[in-house]
Amino acid sequence: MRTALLIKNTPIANFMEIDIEFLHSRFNGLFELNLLKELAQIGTYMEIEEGHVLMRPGAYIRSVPIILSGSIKILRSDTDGREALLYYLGGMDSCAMSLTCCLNRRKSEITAVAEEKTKLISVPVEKVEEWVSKYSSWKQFVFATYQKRFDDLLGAIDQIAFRKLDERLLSLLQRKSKQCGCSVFTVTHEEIAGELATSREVISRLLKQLEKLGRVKLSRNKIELM
Amino acid sequence: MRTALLIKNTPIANFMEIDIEFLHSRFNGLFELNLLKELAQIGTYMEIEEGHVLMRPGAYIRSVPIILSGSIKILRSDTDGREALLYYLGGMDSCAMSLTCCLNRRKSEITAVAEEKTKLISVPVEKVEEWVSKYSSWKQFVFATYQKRFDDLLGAIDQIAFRKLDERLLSLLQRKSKQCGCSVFTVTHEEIAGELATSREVISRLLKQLEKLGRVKLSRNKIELM
DNA sequence: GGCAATAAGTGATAATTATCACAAAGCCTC
DNA sequence: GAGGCTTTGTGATAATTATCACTTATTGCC
Repeated sequence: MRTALLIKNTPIANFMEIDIEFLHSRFNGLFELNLLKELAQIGTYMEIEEGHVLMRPGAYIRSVPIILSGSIKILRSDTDGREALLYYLGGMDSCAMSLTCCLNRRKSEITAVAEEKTKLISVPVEKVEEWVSKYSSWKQFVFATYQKRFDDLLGAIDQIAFRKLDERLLSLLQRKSKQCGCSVFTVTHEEIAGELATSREVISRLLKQLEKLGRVKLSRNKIELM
Repeated sequence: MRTALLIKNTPIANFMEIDIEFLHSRFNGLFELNLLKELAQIGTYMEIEEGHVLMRPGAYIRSVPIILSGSIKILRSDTDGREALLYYLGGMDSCAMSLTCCLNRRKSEITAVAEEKTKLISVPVEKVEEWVSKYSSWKQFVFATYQKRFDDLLGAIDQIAFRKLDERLLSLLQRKSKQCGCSVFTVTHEEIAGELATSREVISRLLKQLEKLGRVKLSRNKIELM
């Protein structure tokens, strides 16, 4: 038994009217016009604060998010509180877990946390299915989503099954650095330990090792990747 | 670097005409009549011998299999020859990797091996996509397939990330026993090691441990689960 | 500044898994 | 029934990861 994920209960902020022009600029070429109109009418625009937990194992999912900007971290949780990072969702991504859950009225089996401030459109479950038949571009989008998440999961399995912790740590740091677009980012050893399904001490030691090798620079709540 | 998967190059046997009556009995209620007709006309019936490798990383996939009976083992392979079991395909299952690969004209990223003599229908890629729009029951089938494989992958991640080897070994044995429908099955320690992404010695030792605990009975090429 | 809370560092030690190097056993073929 | 191949057993040892029990920063706040 270990400490569960730190949860900030920041409320979801800023429900907004969706502007069709705005959508058009974002989904230019991806979705057909009629679909964009429906999206604007039916979808809910949201801004999620960093650290907010969007989804939790056991919760029912009634909508599928499409991320406009920012990023969402998807974790798998064990029964006794351990966790493992599955993948990140970024711009124009959607979540396959939501899709499968929605389309089958099932409970979530994963945890979703905003890594940074994130803007998204939330589409209610009924429409997700309806649009698959109605709009070819939506069908393509859904299939592409499944495929991307499938790839992501295979990537996660590669890491977990075949790589040692120090390699996994390094590639996690690289991913985080890429995600935030800069070499310094805010993170605690504890949080990393959670994402790599190990304990804080182990991560602290491995980080120290990396620091000695000149690969990173450490300070409280921060890691700089060299 | 370790020994790669043993490959038997048994040719695929028994291409046969597909009988619509036969299909009807198998897919009763699952597919609509017109789809069954197309399946009979366009699909290829195959019988795969045990040990035959259906798919290999890097190969292009031009058809999606639907398993009628038997079972197919899906493995993820590392660049340096290590492997990990992802899941089994059984009756009426299809393979999401084939789906994603087909729909995106991509190379396989997994290995598929027949665990036992397996009967399947192979559907060419063009039809897979066409039918998604044409037949609602096919669309449902494709989505259900994605969802099942997604669940399977999450299950694989649970095992690999959160369970110790001895537990993973035991649940693998249980799965194998279930798969073949009896408590004794044919397998080498080497093969198990491959599926659990570890080495043969480790498996031999863990099996001996299980034998001492009275959980299994070991003999050459065979394991009996108590 | 002093205090509390959180984060990070670290020694000691154990558990788990990996590797190497053989030996022994089982099975097939001639 | 004697080799030869494959499979399994096992000791020795190393590497990796996990745990426990602290100590030592660092930060925010009163």
